[in-house]
Amino acid sequence: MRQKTSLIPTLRTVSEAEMISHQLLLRAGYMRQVAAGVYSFLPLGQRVLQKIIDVVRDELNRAGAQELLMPALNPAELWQESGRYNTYGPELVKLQDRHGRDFILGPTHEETITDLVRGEVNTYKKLPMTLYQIQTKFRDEKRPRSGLLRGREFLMKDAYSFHADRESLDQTYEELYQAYVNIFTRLGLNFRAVEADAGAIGGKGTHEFMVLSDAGEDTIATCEACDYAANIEMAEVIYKEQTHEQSSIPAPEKVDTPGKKSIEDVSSFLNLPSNQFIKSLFFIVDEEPVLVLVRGDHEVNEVKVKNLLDASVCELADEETVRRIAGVETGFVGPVGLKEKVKIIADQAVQSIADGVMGANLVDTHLVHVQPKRDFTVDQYADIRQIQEGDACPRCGGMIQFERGIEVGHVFKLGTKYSEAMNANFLDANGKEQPFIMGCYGIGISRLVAAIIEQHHDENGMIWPINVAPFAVHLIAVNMKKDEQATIAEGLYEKLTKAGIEVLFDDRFERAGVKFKDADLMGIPVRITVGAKASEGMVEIKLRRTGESAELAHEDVLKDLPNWLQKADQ
RNA sequence: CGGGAUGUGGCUCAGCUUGGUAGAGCACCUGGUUUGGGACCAGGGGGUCGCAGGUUCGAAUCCUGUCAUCCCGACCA
Repeated sequence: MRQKTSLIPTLRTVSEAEMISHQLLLRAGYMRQVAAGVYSFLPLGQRVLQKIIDVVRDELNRAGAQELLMPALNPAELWQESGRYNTYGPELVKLQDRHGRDFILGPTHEETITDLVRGEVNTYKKLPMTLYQIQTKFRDEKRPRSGLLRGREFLMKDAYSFHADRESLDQTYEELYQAYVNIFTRLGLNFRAVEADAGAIGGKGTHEFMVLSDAGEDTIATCEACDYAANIEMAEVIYKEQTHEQSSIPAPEKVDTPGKKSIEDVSSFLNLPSNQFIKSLFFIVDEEPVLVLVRGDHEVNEVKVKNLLDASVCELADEETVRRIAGVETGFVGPVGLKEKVKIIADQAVQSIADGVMGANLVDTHLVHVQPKRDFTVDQYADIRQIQEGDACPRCGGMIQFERGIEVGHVFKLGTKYSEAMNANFLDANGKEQPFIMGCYGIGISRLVAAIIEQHHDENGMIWPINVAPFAVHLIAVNMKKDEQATIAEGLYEKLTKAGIEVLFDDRFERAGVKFKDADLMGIPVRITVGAKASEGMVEIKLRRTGESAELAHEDVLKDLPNWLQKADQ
């Protein structure tokens, strides 16, 4: 491609971009914003997208999946059938056609694919079957941010598998898991597959593929010793039973704690360590109030609470609700002496508190010398707290540490959630009707563009891995007005292009500095510069990543290039 | 959805406090010099100052409303 006539609008300055990938994508002329969370991909960006798609498609086809394409515009009825029309929330883009019929723009396509398959597949003989598409999705995010990492319109690969039995699902899940490992490896990413929560899509058994990056929005808990990795929402906490002297604890006693609401305040006011406190928080779980107790130095994990109670909504109660139930403002709430009887659940570590402190349900008052079981009962003890750095690994007991990650892939075992809701059945070998057992598998294609840049850049710009680079070679004629340079450069451009190598040819009448700066920004892995030495027939070849370079005769470029392409990623 | 901020040429921003016919740098066009790390000189084109009302002889500037965008938080396959 000739740069002189290409749309590659590089910029010297950029604002409104806090994330490196976002800034570089704008600066290097790969994309432009159209609206909040909505972008146009310019030629370079589009090429990278296509490179990523090539890899994804190749691995999925290899794994036996079939590509199809479903519409972005879907009738509301399908979503009403699964129930998600109302439960998915305001992120679902809803609209009407001219006749007033309701439609949605698909954020994901379980309903559409299930509808398709129930109509066309009705025997176990066709199973298992895996179908996928690469398509634009819509989610009306409350707050689009971070460029391509959290857009409202984005490109995604979504795959769905249909099975006659669990074993078949497990097998396909494994195969696609492996395909994902291959994909992200080929894309040059440093990533981890982590255990995750199934979220609104539902189902059990799920892994997220996380690209490790400080810019990531997710926190993952990893073990220093073994290869355990889990989303912080899911990471299991191991409970070590602690026994203590029962009899020596005096009866509970009220103490004045005027205006001291936070654990920190009360802890320093009473001069007692925070791990002796019982933190009491009201949550509204599926519209029912639940009192959740954790140790003072721990945090409640809402996902665990939600899963424990098998609920679909779990949120912290507001101030007013707390006052109504407990008769006191937040900060002085506790499980003893509540006005209303509510369900109480506690983290397992609460059992081990021997001589506890907690809110007394009275203004400016706490209770000391409290002992769980003796002084109050809870409905259930379970693991409901957030794991912390330094906690024991649930697999091997090693130390847990935190890392940040960008979620780029997700594999789920859905089971029969959608097939049952939508009455999607097949006939098994006994002629009996059964709901399909399903899996679903997503990859955020456009998000990957940003994730790759987050891991592959330096202070001068992007540095693309060869497999996803928009071009393999950036051919630069330093001065197009010098005939010998222009001639050699034109010759090389033709020769390389004919040889099937993707070349971006900077044939602009720009100064050398401008060309080099732009080239660094764009991050094409191999640069061939035709400059002053062109008069002697010599050109320079240079790797963007390492800066390694050499001079060679222009006739030798085609012969030597494979070596350089080979080395470009190292 | 709560909090904060910003909308002035393609981009980055000044001007607004104290109302008086809109500016700079970059980018763009023409000519010339320059040519291996974001050149220089000269000339030139381009802006309903987000939008709608209002106050005023007069509004980019003051008031009201509205929309958009960004940041923090909550939320999130």
